[in-house]
Amino acid sequence: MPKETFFNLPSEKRAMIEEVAIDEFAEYGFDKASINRMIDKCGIAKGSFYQYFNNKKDVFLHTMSMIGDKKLAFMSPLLANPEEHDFFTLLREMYISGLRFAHNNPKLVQIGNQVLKNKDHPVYKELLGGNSQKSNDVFEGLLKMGIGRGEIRGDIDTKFISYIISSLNVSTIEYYYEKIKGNTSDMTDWDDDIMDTVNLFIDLVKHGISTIN
Amino acid sequence: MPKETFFNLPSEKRAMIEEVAIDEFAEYGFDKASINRMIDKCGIAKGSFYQYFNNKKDVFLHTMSMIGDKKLAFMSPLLANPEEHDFFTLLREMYISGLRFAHNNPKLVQIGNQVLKNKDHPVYKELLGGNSQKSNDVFEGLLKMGIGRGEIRGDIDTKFISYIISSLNVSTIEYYYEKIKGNTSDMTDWDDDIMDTVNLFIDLVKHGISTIN
Amino acid sequence: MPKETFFNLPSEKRAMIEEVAIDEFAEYGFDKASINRMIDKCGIAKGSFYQYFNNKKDVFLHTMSMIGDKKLAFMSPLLANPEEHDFFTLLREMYISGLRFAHNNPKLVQIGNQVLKNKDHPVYKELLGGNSQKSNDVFEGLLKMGIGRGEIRGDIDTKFISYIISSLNVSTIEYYYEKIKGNTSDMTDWDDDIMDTVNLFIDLVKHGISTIN
Amino acid sequence: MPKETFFNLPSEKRAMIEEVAIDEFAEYGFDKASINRMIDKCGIAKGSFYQYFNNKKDVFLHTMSMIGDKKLAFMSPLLANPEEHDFFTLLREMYISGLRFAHNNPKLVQIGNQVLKNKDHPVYKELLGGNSQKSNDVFEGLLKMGIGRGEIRGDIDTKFISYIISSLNVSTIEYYYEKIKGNTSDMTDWDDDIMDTVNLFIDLVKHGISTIN
DNA sequence: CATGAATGAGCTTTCATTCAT
DNA sequence: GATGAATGAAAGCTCATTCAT
Repeated sequence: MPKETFFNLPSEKRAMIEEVAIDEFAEYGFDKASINRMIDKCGIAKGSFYQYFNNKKDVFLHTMSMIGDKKLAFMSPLLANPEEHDFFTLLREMYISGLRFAHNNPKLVQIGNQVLKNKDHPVYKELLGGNSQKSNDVFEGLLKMGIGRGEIRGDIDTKFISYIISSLNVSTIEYYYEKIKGNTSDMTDWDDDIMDTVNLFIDLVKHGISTIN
Repeated sequence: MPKETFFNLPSEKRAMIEEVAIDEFAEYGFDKASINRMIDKCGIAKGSFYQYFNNKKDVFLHTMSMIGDKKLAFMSPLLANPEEHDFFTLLREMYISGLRFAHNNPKLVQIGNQVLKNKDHPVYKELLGGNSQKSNDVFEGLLKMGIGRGEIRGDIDTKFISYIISSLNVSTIEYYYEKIKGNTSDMTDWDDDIMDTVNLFIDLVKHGISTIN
Repeated sequence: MPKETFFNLPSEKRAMIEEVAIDEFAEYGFDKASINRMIDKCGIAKGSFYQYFNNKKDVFLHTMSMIGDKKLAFMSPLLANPEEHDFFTLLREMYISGLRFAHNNPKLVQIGNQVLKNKDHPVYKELLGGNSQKSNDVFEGLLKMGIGRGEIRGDIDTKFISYIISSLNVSTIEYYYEKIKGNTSDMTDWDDDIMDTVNLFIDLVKHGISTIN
Repeated sequence: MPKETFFNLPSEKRAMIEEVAIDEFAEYGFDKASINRMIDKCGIAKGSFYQYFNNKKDVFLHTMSMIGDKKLAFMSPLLANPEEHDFFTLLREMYISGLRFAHNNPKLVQIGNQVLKNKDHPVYKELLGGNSQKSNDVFEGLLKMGIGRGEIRGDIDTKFISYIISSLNVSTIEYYYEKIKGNTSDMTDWDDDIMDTVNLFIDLVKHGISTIN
């Protein structure tokens, strides 16, 4: 956790530092991110940096937590009343929201993805313990709720299914990312494409795990 | 490519070096892998190392190529006569083989996966150009063959589907990895588990893309 | 250019580092100069060195620029009012000043000479572009001024003559160097010797290119 | 000196190795010349190389001695009967021969020049002691002979004058080298140019040191 | 006389972190 | 709360030379 000094900073300065950290981690990942580069971009002294944060890991964890907050804020309307929709509707909305969030916050997603991919990294491990398994957990919670309501078969391995659903989410985002790179053209088409794909997957999953066949 | 010197080495020594390289890359990935550590583990002089390999990339590429060879040898019986089986049978067999290979060669798979996940890395890019996109390509080839034979719907985005199938393959392997870690217990159960899961997925995919609904 | 850090250093320390750099480059030239040796002589940490300079080239260029400054300060009275003297007087004064400078700053001249001699070296090329061709250029400028004033024949190849004059300058300095090495004796003799020789050469050149025969 | 084994080699092989050494030293100079590169170019084993030569210096010294021999063979007709011509005629012929030799053996001259320029280098120092001061010595001998015959003033510093004459020779060659680079055009013009320049210098020198004014 | 693997000191450069002011 | 100089371990890589076969 950042030190008190960091939170005592004028909020503009704090925001600037956070933004620089986001840029750095998005471009280089944790290992290759350079604190020297960050303080240069920030225009602050190295000593100051270490009066805000304990070490590199500290900045990173703070950055990750910000990302989590932002994503949660983005997704929370969806998850506010999960009982209002059936599992598959929710799932569909979450995929779409995820894609939209990625579209609007590419850097944040980039950082997040690196975490999901490097689960063996000491720093990343630390995160997975407390923080970022969230995604899986949310899906698993929804799955169980669906089972409870009788929408979903009770004999499935919820851990595995939620893992897969989560992975597919990431894969789908990545696939569209690469497709889009350099493609600044029509966003309406893009949206349509997404919808089709998402619908396809919802159908797939529905067929596999719903009680209604 | 390693230098001649390397291939002239007594095969025991060569194997030892290769094994050390595999361990190192599996544990640290390309960037964090340390040549100093490797030569310490090997008990050879730094100069010797650089008489075997041109540079770090060289060792890494050699290691990757060994992995490719091993995997190919493992999978080739499957792909020898692809026309003998329908797409979904083949897919099933490939998933199973992949899981078995991963089970028998955990470190190799770990290295391989890092490649698949870090497509932006210069060294990994080099690989993807000539070599490692194979996985996607193989799936796409099979998909097209299936379409040709009328087993699979002709209106699917083969690139995307093969990307997803490939990702699912990796995710599945990873999932079981984490589950198994430290769990040296009954392998029969594990095998059964795999079969069930794979069958489930084949069904999912079949429902989504086969012509028979 | 050295980093700010370097110029913030207490001037004693800065001077000490500059002196060590001069010694090193004078003794070994750019390629063989060792940063390890420099920091050992300085008694500073390797990291510190790289907080003062960006790289080896940086120290070298800074050293060269110091030499340029010193030489300019030494020579500038001469070149302040070139129109007050005729070409041959100027030339005579410059030879003498050059010899005096060399006599007072042997190491600096040594470094400078290596540059003039290694025009093919990448680092030296960089210098020649902006900085060190000066010597030739100055002579060529003076030659052209002399031609304009009718002191010098208009049909000479100014480029070649200035090249030769420049080379002779260097050769003369070198010759006296070797003669003097270890010879700490009478400097009056030495001065007389110089005068005679310089006068001889001025006569030679005068005969070759002046309009008055 | 190369070992006996080198001279026992079939002369073709020996010549090939010598040629490779010339190429290497011409391109890189002594310090940057790489024995690894040489044996690669030669296609011989590293061990063999060290059975022909004691070390890097050994190859270099042998190469230099070959150059000396070649140059001597080229110049010797000139110096065979020095008493037949007056000093200035001889000097003129030597300048011209020097330029021709340089024109025909650019690599050899390149190596030779590096030596003349780096008199401080340990290896080069070794040479200057026994071998390569030749050039100066020859000129000094001729000067003294000229003085003896009454062609040249007796009050000149023969050491210095011969040093200067020698330097001018090198400078002239260099100047034309750079001028010619990439200029594959008419060689007749080039020859004429040389003659003019050489004649100019002979005149200069004659005016300066001859007894006839 | 040929071979080529082994060696290790040396190189330049990067980096997170500390600490006195 | 701000500053920035100091630190040194670690990185990848090169090279002339030796020596057992």
